[in-house]
Amino acid sequence: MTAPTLTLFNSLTRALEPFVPVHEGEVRVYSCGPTVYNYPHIGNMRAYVFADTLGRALEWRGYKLTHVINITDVGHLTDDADAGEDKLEQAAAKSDKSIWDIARHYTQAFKSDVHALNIRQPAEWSVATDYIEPMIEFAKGIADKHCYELDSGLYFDVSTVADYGRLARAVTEDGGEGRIDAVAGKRNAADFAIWRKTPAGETRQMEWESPWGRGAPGWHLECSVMAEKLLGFPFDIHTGGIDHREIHHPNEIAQNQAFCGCGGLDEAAHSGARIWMHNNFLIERSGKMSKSSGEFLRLQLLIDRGYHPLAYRMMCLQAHYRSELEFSWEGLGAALTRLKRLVMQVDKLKAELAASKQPEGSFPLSAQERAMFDEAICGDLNTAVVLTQLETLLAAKKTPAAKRIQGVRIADRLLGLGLLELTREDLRLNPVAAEIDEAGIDALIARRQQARANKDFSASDAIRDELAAKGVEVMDGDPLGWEWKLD
RNA sequence: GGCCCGAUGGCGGAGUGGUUACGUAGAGGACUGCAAAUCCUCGCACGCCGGUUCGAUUCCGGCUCGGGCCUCCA
Repeated sequence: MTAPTLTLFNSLTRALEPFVPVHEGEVRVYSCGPTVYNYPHIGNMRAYVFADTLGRALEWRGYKLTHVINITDVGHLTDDADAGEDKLEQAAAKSDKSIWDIARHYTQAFKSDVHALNIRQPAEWSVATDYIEPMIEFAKGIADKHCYELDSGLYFDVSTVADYGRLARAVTEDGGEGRIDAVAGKRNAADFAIWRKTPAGETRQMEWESPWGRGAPGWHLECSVMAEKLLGFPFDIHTGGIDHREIHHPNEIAQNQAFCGCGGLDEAAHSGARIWMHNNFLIERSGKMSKSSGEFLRLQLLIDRGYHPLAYRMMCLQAHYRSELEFSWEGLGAALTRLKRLVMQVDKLKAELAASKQPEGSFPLSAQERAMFDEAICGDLNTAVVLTQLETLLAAKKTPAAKRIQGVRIADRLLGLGLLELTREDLRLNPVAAEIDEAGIDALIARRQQARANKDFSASDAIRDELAAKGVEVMDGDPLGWEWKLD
């Protein structure tokens, strides 16, 4: 049986395409990373769960993976593409910390979420401010033919490249969009800043000298430059959130076309990457995943409420990355329950395997059994089906334990839930609002067991009610003994 | 206003031209002092109107509703 072809959805062609690496046996992936001016919300993190899934699928298919995620610590504006303030400068102005401290703090916060979600470390975290010189070099290379200078900075003329905006499927130029032209002198509404000059008389915390004056690079420039420096053009896959499909990535592509010195998009080299992939949003019906709306959903909030971060990963994995995913606490709870039951089944399986005294190698998985997972993941990363296949295999009690455990290994390589290490205790997080701690719970449970031994059921029931009132569910027939009842 | 996407059971969410995953919730049973947890079993859906077809949830058109983007956002 031949392995199925790995098929991925390319946003550039809006079609499923068989994956063919640029370099035999290896794959180079660039993922747009966070702008570190605030904590990431859980919707942001979906992009990295997705990129991680992609990486896992590629490695599962035997490719050597080089993955780069950038950290944007400069250049990302709050507002209109060119008139807004730099997000980091703005955050710094509101606090007594330096811009560098802020970037460091939120980079750390992001990495800690990455870790909690079992997202594997990329080969490189590239930091934008480490690449200022190469950015200036890149800009110099394209300035003559593709850019023009205004008082506010160096701008890219999108009419100098062919097919501008093809990724976004944007209407080409008709000016009737009624948008505000914030920067006087721009040749095309879609033109964007390559270099932003510091206004005369002002000083920014982050600024550098350049042929176009003191200032900072435009946001789009950094991704082109870091991708080119670290992966080379063309590289295989560029990922990001679906919002980047409209502005950021078309601009990146335009820069790459200019850099390659070619007009069109016909060859992969011209857009920088061969495949552009975008994950859809996590949405919340009550509003948005918006950081500007006060308290937003970040991973720590889920943890504080007693939901394990991997329940969120499970939630992402249950849906296809290209579908919008609806967030609700109920849905998160459903994912947590599913994860818990999976962990219990794997526990049982491990015990069964130990009792059977059969080494795993004694029952290799058949090609057909492997294909269950292979076909699912190769069909544009269908993790929802991988999960279902895993559950089907676990439920097949006639299949030897030695075999089923291999299925768990394969599935978990793809899913990254840590099913073979995770325990139910790990999943039982104490909500910060809990009115009782574990020692208190243990003491009450001990008293309850005593009462039960004495057949004093009214006393034991009273204790159970007391615990229930504090959000604790007693489970006598379960080795774990009790669980938090989350809302 | 322009561009684009979606509509599947209580909720979430796969997939398919003909036997409609799966999870969670719910129901029944086993277990339990009673529960809970666990295990077993079982309901429950393809927005509306046309068209193509022997047959459409799946393809096409229209409608309604919802969402996204056009300004920063994964």
